[in-house]
Order: sequence, then C-alpha cells, then structure tokens
Amino acid sequence: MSKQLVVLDNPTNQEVCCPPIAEASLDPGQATDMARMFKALGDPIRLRLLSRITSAPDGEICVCEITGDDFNVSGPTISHHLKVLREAGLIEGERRGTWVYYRRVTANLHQLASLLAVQETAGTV
Amino acid sequence: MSKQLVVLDNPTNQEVCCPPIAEASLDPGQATDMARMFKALGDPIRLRLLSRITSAPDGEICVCEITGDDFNVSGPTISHHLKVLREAGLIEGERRGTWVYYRRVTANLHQLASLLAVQETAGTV
DNA sequence: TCCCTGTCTCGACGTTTGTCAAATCAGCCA
DNA sequence: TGGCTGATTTGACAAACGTCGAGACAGGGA
Repeated sequence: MSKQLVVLDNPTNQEVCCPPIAEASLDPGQATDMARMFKALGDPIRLRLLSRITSAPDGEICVCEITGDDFNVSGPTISHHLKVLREAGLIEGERRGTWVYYRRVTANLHQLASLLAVQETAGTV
Repeated sequence: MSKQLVVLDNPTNQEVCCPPIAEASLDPGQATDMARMFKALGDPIRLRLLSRITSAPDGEICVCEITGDDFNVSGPTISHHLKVLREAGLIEGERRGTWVYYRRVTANLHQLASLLAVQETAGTV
C-alpha cells in the first residue's frame, strides 16, 4: 500500500442498481445491497455524521473536527460509526498525514434517493 | 373503533422535515425521526415488502398476496415486518372484511428521498 | 351457533448492534 | 530513536433485532 492518499475502503461501489421501488418489485439480491446502505442510515448519530460530511463546504471534513463533538459519544464510537458508513459505501476516507478526511460517495447516495422516488399523487396521504 | 376501514396506525406522520443533508447539518431531533424511517428500510425483506406495496397497480396490496410467498419466512415474520414499516410511517394498513390491505405513505417516502438529494457533481465518485 | 380462514400478538431463542475503556497503529517532530 | 497526537481496533457487555411456534382475534359462511 502506498503511504499517501490511501482510500480506506469502499466495498459496495456498484454502479447503478434498479428502478424506483414504486415502479417494480426489488429482487432479493438488489434488496440486500440497498438494505445494507439504508441500515447504515438507520442511526441518528450516523445520519448526523453523514450530514456533516455531505454538507461540508470543501466537500470533505477532517475527523478532528468531529471527535468529542456535540454527539455525546466517545471517540471510538464515532470511529465505529464512520466505519459503518464507509463499509456501506456511503462515504470514503483518506488519510493525509496526521489527519483523516471523509467525503461522501455521491453515486450511492443518489442511488438511494432515486430508489425512493415517488410521484406525489394528489389525495395520497 | 368502527368496524370497517380502520386505519391501523401511523404515529410518525410529520409533515415536512428538513433540507437535504447536503445543504445543512441535521439537528439531533430531526436525525432521530429520519433515522427511525431509514432503519425500517434497513432490512432486505422489508425493502422488498415496501417495493411490492409501493409498486402495486391499484396503489394497495392485500396481505393475502404476500404471506408464504417467496420471502422464505413465516407468516408471523411477515406480519412483524409490516408492523415495523407501519410504525415507521412508511405504509398504512386497513382491514376490509377478512383481508388487510396496505398502501404506501407517499409524503414520508418523499421526505426521505429529498433528504438524500445530492447534486451529481462531475468528477465525484 | 360452531368452525374455518386470514392476520396479528406473545414469548422465547440466538444474533447483531451500539457503546465504552484499553490497547494499538500511523505519522510528525525533536 | 523516542515520544506525542490523531484515529482505529479489540474485547466486553447490555440492549435491540429477526425469527419462529403457539395461541388469540376478526370476519364469513354453514
């Protein structure tokens, strides 16, 4: 492994998945892939972490700006949640010298959003 | 309770939540609400159930078309998953005589999708 | 009325998850 | 080289989750 700019990991980086759930039934294999990503979003701390990363002005954020923050949780726990998001393919991390930076994986976030796309039919709750 | 057309439950039916995570950091309260819905999507069986319901031609589907299907899981387990989706506010159920029908809650699905909205910047992974 | 079918609830089980403290790894600098 | 800071891994534990079988409830029909 080279020393600089190592992309930590991003196992589920499939390109494009499937039509919106409103258009056709998801097949079991696709459902497993997508569920892994949704599960990663199923925790308030991870959702806030992802939001911080995704909305960062520079497109990335240093972990040093996160740890011991207003998350009311220990450093290792933050690290654990970042790993879950990383292994789900929603973010990717990179070490630059002392610090580690995270940024979003746009394609996969977009994939989730379009999977949930529904037309707002009038009269529907 | 009246006998016909009883809406089973739909506790988290908040109207509109928050800007996309890419635009501003989610506050803790909103993150908790949204995470509850995402967690409900974090299981392959539930995702497939939601897809079946959401893509049903009539806008709703009878549980009798689901139970003992190709989900490789028992009836009570299907029932459990439907309950999780229901309590997350993603679907709602209604009994009509012998059968129970489920349909999607469009507003909340839309809310999740727009929370994940990201612009596909060129050159981003 | 009684039974039958469809759906849900209850209780139990093994597994997974979220959390922490302690230890470890990675890179910088004296 | 050694020590320092930043970030992750490990090991442990309680809580939550997914699953099932058994039983209960709801409605329809004989």
